Amino acid sequence: MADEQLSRVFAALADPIRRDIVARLAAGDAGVGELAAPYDVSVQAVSKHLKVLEDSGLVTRSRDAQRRPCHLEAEVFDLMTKWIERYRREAEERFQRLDTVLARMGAEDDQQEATDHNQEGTAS
Amino acid sequence: MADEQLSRVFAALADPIRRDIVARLAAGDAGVGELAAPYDVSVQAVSKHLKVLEDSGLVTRSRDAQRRPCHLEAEVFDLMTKWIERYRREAEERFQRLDTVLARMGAEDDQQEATDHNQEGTAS
DNA sequence: GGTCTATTCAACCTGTTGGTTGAACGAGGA
DNA sequence: TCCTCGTTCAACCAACAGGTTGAATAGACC
Repeated sequence: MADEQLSRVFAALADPIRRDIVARLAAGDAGVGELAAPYDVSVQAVSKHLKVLEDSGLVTRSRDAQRRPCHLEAEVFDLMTKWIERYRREAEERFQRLDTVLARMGAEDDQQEATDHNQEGTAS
Repeated sequence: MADEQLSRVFAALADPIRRDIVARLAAGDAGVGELAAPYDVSVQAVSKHLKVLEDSGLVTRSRDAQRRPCHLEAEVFDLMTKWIERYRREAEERFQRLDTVLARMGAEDDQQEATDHNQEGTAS
């Protein structure tokens, strides 16, 4: 399922070190050693982080002698943004509908007070 | 720091049940019981999930008698999309620059290498 | 071959997560 | 008052995540 990858991508980005690594890879490919340098954790720990990022599909790696350069696969971002945008849009549409209903109710209240019109059923 | 909340939001959405809950809240507010019904986990487990979503800022809750209706705060999505878009854009610009460089290199190759090679894309 | 560098594997420790059950709380309804 | 409903709290548990250290692998250089 794509749901599975979505979970892995969100989980991968939930860690600040991994987000930082992604940010740095956006500026250019790099090896494990280079990526590990800025942090005060061991190289092995960073290697684990990179494995998580790789399993999520966010980074791919190639061989260059004994180096394993890491490359950011930015298209994977689309998985998230599509999910997010879908529900954000849905929530906003609902919000606007609610706004419209409230506005109409307000307007009808005004009319009712002014002209004493008739009843207002109002759906659920 | 905002970094802290970013971690919490990504972590919150890394769980499929929590993503599903968010999806359902996008369609309208609901109480814990309603939200728990579709899953075969206990109500207490769902209550914990909601606490995670609440701590991330994605969900707020009010009181209505003994109910605690949950409401989706869709603006929090912006935190993520801003982060994502920033680095996606950065990666894409780099990709385009690389494309340009490669195209130019190809053209210069065709013309025989009359010039030296000084740049290797090692930005700080 | 020996050695240096870059990276991974394996074992281990600790704190967190996601789940369980059972009890408690808070507000309506009989 | 007592009862029920919706929700949370507390204790517990298995699994996982993020970190460590030490040993192993794989190329490059002498």
